[in-house]
This record gives sequence, C-alpha cells and structure tokens, in this order.
Amino acid sequence: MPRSLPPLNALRAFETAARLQSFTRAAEELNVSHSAISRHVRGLEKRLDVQLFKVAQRGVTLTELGRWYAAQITPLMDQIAIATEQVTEKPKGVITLSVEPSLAQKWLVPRLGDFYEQFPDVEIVISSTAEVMDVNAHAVDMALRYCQDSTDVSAFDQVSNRPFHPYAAPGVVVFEGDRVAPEVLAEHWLIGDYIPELWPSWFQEAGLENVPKLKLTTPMQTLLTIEYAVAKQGVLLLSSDLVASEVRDGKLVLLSDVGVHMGGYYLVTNEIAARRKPVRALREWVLLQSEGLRD
Amino acid sequence: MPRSLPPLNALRAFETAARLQSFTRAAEELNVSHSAISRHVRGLEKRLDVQLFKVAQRGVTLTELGRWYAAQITPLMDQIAIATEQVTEKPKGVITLSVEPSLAQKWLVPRLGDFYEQFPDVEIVISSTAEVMDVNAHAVDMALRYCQDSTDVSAFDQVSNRPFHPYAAPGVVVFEGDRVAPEVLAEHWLIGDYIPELWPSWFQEAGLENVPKLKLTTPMQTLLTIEYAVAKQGVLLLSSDLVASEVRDGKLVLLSDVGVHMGGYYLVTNEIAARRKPVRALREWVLLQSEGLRD
DNA sequence: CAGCTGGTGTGCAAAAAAGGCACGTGTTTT
DNA sequence: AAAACACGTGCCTTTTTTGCACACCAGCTG
Repeated sequence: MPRSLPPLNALRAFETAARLQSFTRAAEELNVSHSAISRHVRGLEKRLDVQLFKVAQRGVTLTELGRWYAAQITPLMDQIAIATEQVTEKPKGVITLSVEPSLAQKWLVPRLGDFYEQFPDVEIVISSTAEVMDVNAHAVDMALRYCQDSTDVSAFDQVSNRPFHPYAAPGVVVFEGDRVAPEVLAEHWLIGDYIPELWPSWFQEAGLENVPKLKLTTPMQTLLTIEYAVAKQGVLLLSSDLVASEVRDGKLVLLSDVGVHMGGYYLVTNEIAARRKPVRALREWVLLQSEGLRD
Repeated sequence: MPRSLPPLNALRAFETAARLQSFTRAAEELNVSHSAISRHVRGLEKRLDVQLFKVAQRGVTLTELGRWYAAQITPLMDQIAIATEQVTEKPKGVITLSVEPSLAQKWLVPRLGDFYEQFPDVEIVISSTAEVMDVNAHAVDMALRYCQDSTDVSAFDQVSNRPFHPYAAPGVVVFEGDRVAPEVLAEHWLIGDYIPELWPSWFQEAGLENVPKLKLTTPMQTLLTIEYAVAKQGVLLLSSDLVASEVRDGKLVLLSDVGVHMGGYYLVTNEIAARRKPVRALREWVLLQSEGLRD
C-alpha cells in the first residue's frame, strides 16, 4: 500500500503557524490572509482528526500533540528547502578534461558551445594530449579516451562504440554499389593507426580469408591521418565520429558499410571529482551528446 | 528571510514519479491522471529552472540532478508520512493516577465522562488514597495533589490556585452583606483540616489582628469535613473547587469573599510516563478542565 | 510494413481548491 | 469605553488543478 501523506499545503500552513505561534504572522510569511491559514489548519485537523491548536487567551496555542507534530515537521520542511536550494544552484567552477586531440578537435570542440550556453559558469580546461592521464590519481577530473574492448570499462560511461569504416577522398578509389570489394581496397595505400591489427581485422570482416600484404602508411597521429586521406594520400579506416565534417563537406566518402568494431570511446570520471556539480553536469551533457553514437 | 519551499504538491508528484520511474504509475499511486503528473513535473522543473527528467527510449528517465533530488526528497516524504501516522494514532492504554479522595470525588470523577468520550481507548485507574505516592519512583504515572506554595512545584502543572473561603450550611451563620464579620465567625464551631494554621491565616486575612482562641473540630478527612458542614456541624474553610456541587444545590453558602491562599492543586507527571501518548493526552485534558481555576 | 501497445505532451473546458474581504466574537491594551 | 489585536466564518472571486481527448513517438507483433 502506498504511503499516505497529509495535504502538503495545509501542512506548510500549520508548520508556519506553529513556528510563529500565530496564524496572522504565518499568513504574513506565506503572503496570504490569516483566513487562509485558519482554514488550512482547521482542514488539517479535520483530516487527521486531531486537535493541533487550541484557543488561548490571546490568539492560539499549540496543543501537546500539535507541538510534537510541529517539532517533527519543521526540520523536514527545512530539509526540503535545503535540498531544493542545492538542486537549484547552478553548476560553477573549472573542470579539467583530458581528451585525445582528434576527438577534441573533431567532436568535442564543435559541440562545446551548446554546453557553455547551458552552463555559463563552468569552465572546461581541455588537456588535449596523446598520453593517457591517470584520472583516479586526480591529475584530471575526467577523461574522454578510446579504449579497446579488452580494457575493463565497466565503471565508465560509453560515449561511442561505432565501428570503423574505410573512407577516402572522392576519386581515389573507384567502385560501384554501396561497398567496395576488399580485393580492390587491398591494392591501395592504406593509412594505419595506433592499432596494428586494425586493417587486417577489417579485411577479415569484409570476407577476405587471406589478407595479402598491405601497403600501409602510419602517420601515428589521428588528426594527421585524416589530412592524409583528404590529400588523396590513401584510404582511411576510422570511426565516423571523427570524419563527420569531412564527409559532410564531400572531402571524404564512405567506401563500404562493412565496419570493424575495435572498441569505443569512453568517458572516465574521477571518483572524487564526480561529487562536484559541474563535473556531474558535464558527464550528463557528454552522454546526452553521444546519444545515437551507441548501439 | 523566511525559507523558500517549492510547490509541495508538485514536489510530491515528482517524488512519486521518480520513485516509480514513470509518470503513469505515479498517477495511479496518487489517483490522478498522468497529465496531472506531467504538468506538475514540468511546473517544478520550470520553477526550479533545472531539468529533472529527460525523455528516454521508453517513457522518461531521471537526470543526474533529478536522481539526486529525489534521493533527498523521498526519505523526507517518508518521514512526513510516519510523523503524520503517529500523530493520527489515538491514545490507548492504562494510566494510573493518584488523587486525594476529596478531589477525586468532587472534581475529577464528575468530569471523567468527558475524557472517556474523547479517548475511549484510555483507561484511568484512580488510586484514591490519602498517602502521597512517589511519582518519579514510577509507583503511578501521574498524581493530582494539594501542595503548599513552599513546595518546589516549578516542574509541575498548576491545576488550581483558588483561595479557601468559609462555607456553612444555610442558617448556621447569620450575617448581612457579602461578608460575615470575622468576630462573628470566631464564635462558631470551625471545621479544621490537615493544615493547622489554616483558620488563623484566614482570620488574619480578614483583618482580625488578635485571633482569639477558636473552637476547632478536625475530622482529618476532607470529604468528612464537607459532610460535617452540610450537617450544620460548623463552618468549613475550603477551596470552591471542592464544594461547587454543594453550593449549587444550596447545601452550603459562601460566607465571605475573603479568601486565604494556602497553595494549590498540582498535577505531577512521571517523567518516563510522560512519553506515553495517553498520559500526555490526560495531562492536557486536566489542564484544559482546570482552565479558569487559576489566576 | 501496417497496426498495436505503452508512455508522454498538450489544448480546452470543467472542477476544485485556495484566497480575499468583510464582518462577528472574544480578549487585551490604552 | 474605545481601540487594537487575533481568530472564525459566510460568501464570492480568482487561481490552480484536473480530466479528457487527441497527438506523438518508440518499440513490438504478425
């Protein structure tokens, strides 16, 4: 059976009257007339079938029961007020966030305007380095990084798990239909990445049993690989998150709907920092932004 | 500045929705339509200028902030429900009450019907003996007794402090005006009491400088003294509380508005017993009954 | 894929609650 | 004795809340 609560507005009227020992003063505090308080209190008494106030020489006095009840309710009302004040308080402060340069430039920064619009008093300091910062050693508050699935990411928030697809500048690879034949692709220059087994995995996924020797070039910097591809220097294998703008501008085209799943982007939050309101706000915002980037 | 509370009905709607993770189920619990909940939650969000719920795949989900807020509010609502249930609970049980026989018979018992009407589930066991029971040794829950002012009664409730006036059966004392001359009274048989200095004090109060030797008879039992007086055996000096019915019936008449103040009736409550609801109810009732018996 | 189900948002009109005002009563102060 | 204070109440107005019907969206089903 669900719990039964008294009429809460009447309860507030009673509590105020009890605290101020006067209907009239309670009415002033609540910006209503004394008759409103009187009705509320009578209504509450009738509803609970107890006497809370009794007439006194001058005005009214709490009964023993009313005094007890008010003593219970007043701190609860205070707590509600405190919790409400805290929930109303806008996030404010500085957050340090470690992000891989590619994700920072291609995904995070373009969306940051929306965040600042919602939370004008939060400043995000982006630490955009390739090295992975230790989040729990408190070097940074949060980190947005790519992890392979083997990593234990159970405690983290998944931002994206989109598979990697091959892209190239228009004209670089000639093919028909919605997917290029893997054999055709194997003859082009392929732009590699940190993960050596990336291209071989894709060819396997694409149905090529014996992966031939590939012509690989590895700039070792994701942002550079994109520039390579745009400059017709080869075929890129990357998550669509990072090449969205190039695809939109026609600088790169999708070569195949065959994708290889190597891991995903995860948001890691420092446990201590997670208590801070702005950090929680950013976390939620990132998760909201990444809606649809996951399965 | 007075504290600011959110709209409490909206808060209840939000809390229920948060707890049940659904507007529709919250609506069922609160016996309203889902639209009412929807409006309440939106209204609360607008009022607090925060987002509490967000749309999810299926239905709605709490935001981080909403989850936190609900986690604060739910226990508070629970507490309100508990306090309210306790305040609603009717007093019930047995109270042992020590009262002097005279007060029990002449004052308490005639009014007890009213108490039982209000609290049908409370049983009062009256211990009507002349000996004073030790209230704090837990022999009885409460005691209604006569104390002289010298006694420390700061922690007790005063029930009556009416002065003692002389009464006699009609015709016993012949006088004119509204007060009999003390010299006249001094020639009658006077009915004494436990307190030896009672009559001398009255004569002093009445203006008689040298109190002559008095004709005293002391039955040593207050109820008996009243019977003596009714039987024209002498003049009684007693608080009007105890002779109200005799005066009403014309069996005794007030001889003088000169009264002597010797102490009063006090209600003493055992500290432990005072925590019990029926005891508190009886205490309040006695105090209410004795309104007007005090200055 | 059409149709269905479960869950939420919204315009509109009805219902209910709350509120204000004016007046009455009883008490205290001047 | 009058004025001030404090609360209760009837009556009417204003505001809020609610329900209903419908729209919409997402997933599920055949």
